[in-house]
Amino acid sequence: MPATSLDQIVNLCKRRGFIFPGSEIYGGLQGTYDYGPLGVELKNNLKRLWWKHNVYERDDMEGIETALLTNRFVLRYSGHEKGFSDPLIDNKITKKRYRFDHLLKEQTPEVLDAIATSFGIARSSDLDTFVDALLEDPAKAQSALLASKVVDTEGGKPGDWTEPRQFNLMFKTQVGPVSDDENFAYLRPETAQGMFVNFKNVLDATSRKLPFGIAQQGKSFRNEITPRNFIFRVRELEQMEIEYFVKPGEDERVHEEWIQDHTDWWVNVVGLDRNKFKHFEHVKLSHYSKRTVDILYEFPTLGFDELEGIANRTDWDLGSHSRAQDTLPLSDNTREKAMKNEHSVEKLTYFDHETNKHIVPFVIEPAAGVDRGVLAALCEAYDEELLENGETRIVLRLKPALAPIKVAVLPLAKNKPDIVGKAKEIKKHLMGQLGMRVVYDDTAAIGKLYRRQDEAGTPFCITVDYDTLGQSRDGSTELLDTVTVRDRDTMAQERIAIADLVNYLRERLQ
RNA sequence: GCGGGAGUAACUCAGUGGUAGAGUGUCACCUUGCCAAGGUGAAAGUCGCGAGUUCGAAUCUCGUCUCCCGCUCCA
Repeated sequence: MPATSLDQIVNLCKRRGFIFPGSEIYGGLQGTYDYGPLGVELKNNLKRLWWKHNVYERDDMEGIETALLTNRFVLRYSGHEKGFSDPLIDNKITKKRYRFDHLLKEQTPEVLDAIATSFGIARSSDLDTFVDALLEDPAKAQSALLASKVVDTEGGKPGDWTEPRQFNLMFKTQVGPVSDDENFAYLRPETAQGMFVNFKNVLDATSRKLPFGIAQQGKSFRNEITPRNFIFRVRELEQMEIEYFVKPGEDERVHEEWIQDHTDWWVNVVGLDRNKFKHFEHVKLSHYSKRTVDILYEFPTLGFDELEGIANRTDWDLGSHSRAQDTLPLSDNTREKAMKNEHSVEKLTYFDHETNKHIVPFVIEPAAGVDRGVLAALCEAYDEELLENGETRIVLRLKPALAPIKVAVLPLAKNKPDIVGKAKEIKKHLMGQLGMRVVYDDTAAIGKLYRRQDEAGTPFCITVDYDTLGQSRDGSTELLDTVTVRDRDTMAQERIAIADLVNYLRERLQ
């Protein structure tokens, strides 16, 4: 039986050491989690598989790792400083919360005029500008709203409004010894900007031709209003992102290719069930996007939710971060909406030798959440199996490549020094030959040791017994230097010669 | 941030004003002939935190933090 609720996963994670709440002994810190001994292995495995698929197995990809602390101008011109915050307001009567700009959009022109008059400004035809002006003085805006009888859009109830407030989702931090308003940097809200800012560096250092991509894995930070659902929505998260640069015009076809390729990766490599996937086509697009498709996975409790988003970011980012924008061949949307860049010292263009022209590449961005991937892998692998004896066995049926521990070597009896010695010797040998995580455990009876490894998702358990030492009951030495190998999923055992172990395991752990 | 629910051992939970509990797990020793075996023993709790009421608070009151559900948000 698969997991029916997230709680089952949360409990297993805590009990077995996959994931713990952050800063737990001081009461925790909302939206942060720590990865434990098994969790860090699982997460690293997932990241390694992603890197292998997207960087090593392609001939058009470079990997980078950029700083988490980010110059504020990067986030200004990317549009985050303005767009990555939401103005919110609460109705104290109905207890509903609204996006301030959405609320105003619902009001009649007469009401808006009344607000403007009461606030003491002329109403701008551009709602965003009007909203910005009101947010300058929240207290005054609150009075203006109350005076002009702004109604709650749901049911037309009267509003008793709080002050509208900006919730900026980016973390600021002080840089250098002097603390003042100008001396700060942002913790990056996405890894993506690191790739755009380094576009020229990578291009110059590698002599890449379009199309090519830049890949990065790493932490990002978002001051979510409501972190929720275990590691699904957190304030400190890890991303695996690609910015894939193409000639304008090729973007739509390539976009489609990435959607297929990455959906297949989650299914074939991570082992998620294809029937639990959906693609979600964004209707409302963000300022930079031409088209965005989310890859949704069906989590227990949560239902279908985003595992990865694949966006066509057009030439927005390179265009926005470029100096001398007037001289660039930008798309209409970017030329119209991008902020005039007065700080960048670089032209982010690509010289096309075929046409002898500078172009600004379009970008396809597959952006996946590492933590969400770990969660999905755990949910998919979790199985409560009812055994014939009526007991329940919890087993994590992880793909061997993802499993935190690949092999456990166990002595049938821990009070027989020969058996223990042989088991430890085999453990050391396998570790050396396979270069993977192999453990030795003798702290319980053999049955319990098996169950423990089942919960950790260890694909194979090797047991050293009397036969291994040539001490079979019938006096034969036929099984000398052989061990049993137990399969996690079937619980079936096979007798294998120690000499054949490395090859046997290597074949099955790919 | 608002509304609802919750927080007691590592996990699951009992305990409604009078000595802090159970099962599982963990550890040690004994035992061990393959699927959470048995025996003996042990460790482990600021009862989320802080105030208040009371002779006395896990229990009542207030505040606060964290988690779950809903609202909001999710480029």
